[in-house]
Amino acid sequence: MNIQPLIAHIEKIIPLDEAAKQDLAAKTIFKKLRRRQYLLQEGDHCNHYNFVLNGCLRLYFVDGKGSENVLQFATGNGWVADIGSLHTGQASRLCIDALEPSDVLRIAKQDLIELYVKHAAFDRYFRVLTENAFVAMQQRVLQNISSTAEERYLSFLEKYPHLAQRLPQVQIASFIGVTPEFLSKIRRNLMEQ
Amino acid sequence: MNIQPLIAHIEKIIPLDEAAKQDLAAKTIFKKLRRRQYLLQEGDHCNHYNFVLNGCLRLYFVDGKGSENVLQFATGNGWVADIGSLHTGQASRLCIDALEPSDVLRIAKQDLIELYVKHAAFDRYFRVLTENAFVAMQQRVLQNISSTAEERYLSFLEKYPHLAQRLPQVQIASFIGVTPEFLSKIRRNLMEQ
DNA sequence: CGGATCGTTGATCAACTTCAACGGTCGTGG
DNA sequence: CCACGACCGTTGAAGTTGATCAACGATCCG
Repeated sequence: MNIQPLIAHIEKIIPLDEAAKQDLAAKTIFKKLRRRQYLLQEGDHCNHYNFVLNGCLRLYFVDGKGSENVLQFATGNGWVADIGSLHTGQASRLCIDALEPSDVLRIAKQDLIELYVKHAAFDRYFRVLTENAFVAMQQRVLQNISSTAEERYLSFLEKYPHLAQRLPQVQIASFIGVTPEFLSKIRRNLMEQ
Repeated sequence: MNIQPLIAHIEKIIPLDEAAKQDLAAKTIFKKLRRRQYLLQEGDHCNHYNFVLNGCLRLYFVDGKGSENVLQFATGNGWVADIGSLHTGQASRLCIDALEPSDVLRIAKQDLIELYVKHAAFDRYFRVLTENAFVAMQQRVLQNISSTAEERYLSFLEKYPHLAQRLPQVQIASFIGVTPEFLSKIRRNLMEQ
């Protein structure tokens, strides 16, 4: 199993010594997902952090009316997990599944804690990682509060042009918080100009 | 200057040795704010992390139409900063000001980096802190996408009962993403039942 | 072929905003 | 001490934005 992409990603933020790399490799699990396969299902306990090698996963929430609300897409070199469930140990209210056939590296919660204790570099790496994710999430809250659906869609296109290409529209609609029907109308409006 | 509340807050997550405490104390700046005073103004560079001792600050964004959108309230033992600007060094598009007379402890960006390098405990502390903030922000995105304004208001009351007491309604409206007029109508509806 | 998935369209309806106006409270300066 | 302005909440009418529902066509794949 080749965890080189993961190591490379970490070393963009902080160098790892040999011991850290070996410990990391020892705790990394490889998993292949087919399209539509769950990595985490509502009611499960989220016990792994997941690093996506290739393919595309989504983290989403099924609300009272049964509709899916996408919180996050994760493609190559992205992380995904229900961090809330991971920390508290409570059952997850979120789902993770594969929108495309995907390859994933997983680290169990307990193993990650051991890595934190043994190698301070991992605290640093995940601190920076989470800070970046937090900023992105903050901007998204901002947009949800202050922008129209059309503005949100345009900003999605700008920010994730690669995702806009490869994802079905219905997933994008869910991410920006509108119905697929309305997104279709937004796109028509944009065409007409 | 007494930074004990800050140390106590950190030690809920990870113990600090004497050296770490002293270095922290040496880098901590005390600042008093009067009501309405800016701690960060749009266009400034955010160069400090701010720990609120008492009072209440808000982090907000002024959009194209000139309306204020609140991203975060920070009261006692809370942190506030524009982390995006802090990291990238770019000018901030956000503002921080005091809703009440407040006391704040500040740590400059450069000093914080030194603390990270010298004492791994700070990486750990801010990792956990940010993970928690991230989870909260994620839940908020979820709510914005999947709930009505009334549900968002009720959930705000549940989650921050102390804030609901002490904040003017117009700030709460801004936080949950509705106009103050509409929040007033929501409240009337809730009364009538 | 037949079903699953995806996008589109139009009609109707609900949620929320905008605007304008009004009343109450509180602090400050004259 | 009063008067004034700043700030805050409320109300109602009219307008927008976006959801819902039902229907249809296209594509893809087993």
